[in-house]
Amino acid sequence: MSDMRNELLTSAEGLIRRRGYSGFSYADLSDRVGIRKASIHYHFPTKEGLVATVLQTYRDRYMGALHRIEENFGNALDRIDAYGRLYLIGVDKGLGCLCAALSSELEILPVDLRTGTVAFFREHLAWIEKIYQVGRQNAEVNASLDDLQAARIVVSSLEGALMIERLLDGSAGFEITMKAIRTSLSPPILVNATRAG
Amino acid sequence: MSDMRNELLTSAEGLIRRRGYSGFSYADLSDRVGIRKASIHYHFPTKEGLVATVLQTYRDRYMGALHRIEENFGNALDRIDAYGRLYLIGVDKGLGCLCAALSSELEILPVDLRTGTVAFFREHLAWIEKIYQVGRQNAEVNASLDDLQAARIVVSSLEGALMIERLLDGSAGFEITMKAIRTSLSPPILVNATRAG
DNA sequence: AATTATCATCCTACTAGTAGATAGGCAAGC
DNA sequence: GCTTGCCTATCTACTAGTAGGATGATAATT
Repeated sequence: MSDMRNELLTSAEGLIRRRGYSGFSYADLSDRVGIRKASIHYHFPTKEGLVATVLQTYRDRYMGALHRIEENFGNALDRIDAYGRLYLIGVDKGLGCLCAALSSELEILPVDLRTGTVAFFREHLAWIEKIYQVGRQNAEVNASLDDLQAARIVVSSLEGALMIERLLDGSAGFEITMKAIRTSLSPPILVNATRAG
Repeated sequence: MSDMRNELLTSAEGLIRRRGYSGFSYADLSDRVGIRKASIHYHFPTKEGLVATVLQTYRDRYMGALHRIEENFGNALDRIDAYGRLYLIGVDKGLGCLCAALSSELEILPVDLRTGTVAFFREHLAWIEKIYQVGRQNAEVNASLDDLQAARIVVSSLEGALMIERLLDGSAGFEITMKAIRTSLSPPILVNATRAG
């Protein structure tokens, strides 16, 4: 892959994450990478194709990161914490989630971008479900949440927090949500397992 | 306020929540309300002004709903549940959150829309914080989360879930997140308050 | 080694279509 | 007779995308 092609992909990703799909143009891209609009069409004939490639790259990068988290962390809560810090990078750079940006324009989104976005979220949910399941077997997590619930609240709240804190309080705000997630997923503090009823 | 003006506001809100700010045009609006593009400019001279009005209406409607929830529900968890069901309406109708759509285009968003979006989220966070504080005083909620944390995880996860489940599993998926929130905010099940250390 | 052909990458110049917005006119109602 | 609410026609700026040519590096041929 040529340098220019990669530069285009990187620049396009940033633009979409800051402006949305309809909100960026080949002219914007041209300003940033330093070649003419028509030359961009040489590398990516259509905008849809360009963004489809951006999306695939984004998914691959995340899947790689998830794999590395599993290698580097053993505890379920630490793994989920590390997962949350992936989003934090976006907050710091002022970048929203690519798939959040795409989903905001759902109705006018080309089908392949839609299916790619769906796949992104399913990949993430499935991963958290797996992590939580292992965590439950090791008694590392709050068992009053099942795997589906845990995955849902983790991905949802991190996606939501990334969107909100980019507008409000940045990483400081984001970390409040991260702390709340960890507290919610932690096993209840040392209990005599007494139960009502 | 004339009927046409309200029709335009309603139609514009729907379009933004399904297509984003850059993703909808006066031509789209014209198709839906049945008057010409130029006539829309009579009611709303600029797109920015139109959307600013849409946003204010949206905020007002939500604030009214929050007020009604306080009147109709006494328990903190029931109030937060009712709050979550406001989002659920969007999931059912295939509509994302207006402010989520706007925030996806942050970098190219006119300033007044940005400040309105910020205000929306601050209003919601402040409301949940208040509800949770009262709930804590009445021992209705999980005290291991403070008000800021509770508000953050509620608003973030509901915003995230609305975005995600519109793509994935609709209201069925959304309710998993809602259940997870309620579990997380509930006081830990009957405990002897034994503590380590 | 010199020459030729091929290919990758960029360019200028252009298309048709759409964006938000304006000018000025027409009809109905108070 | 002025205001309200719509119209047609038009404007400029921008959209994604195309046509065809210039450049320069590499490969193939002589």
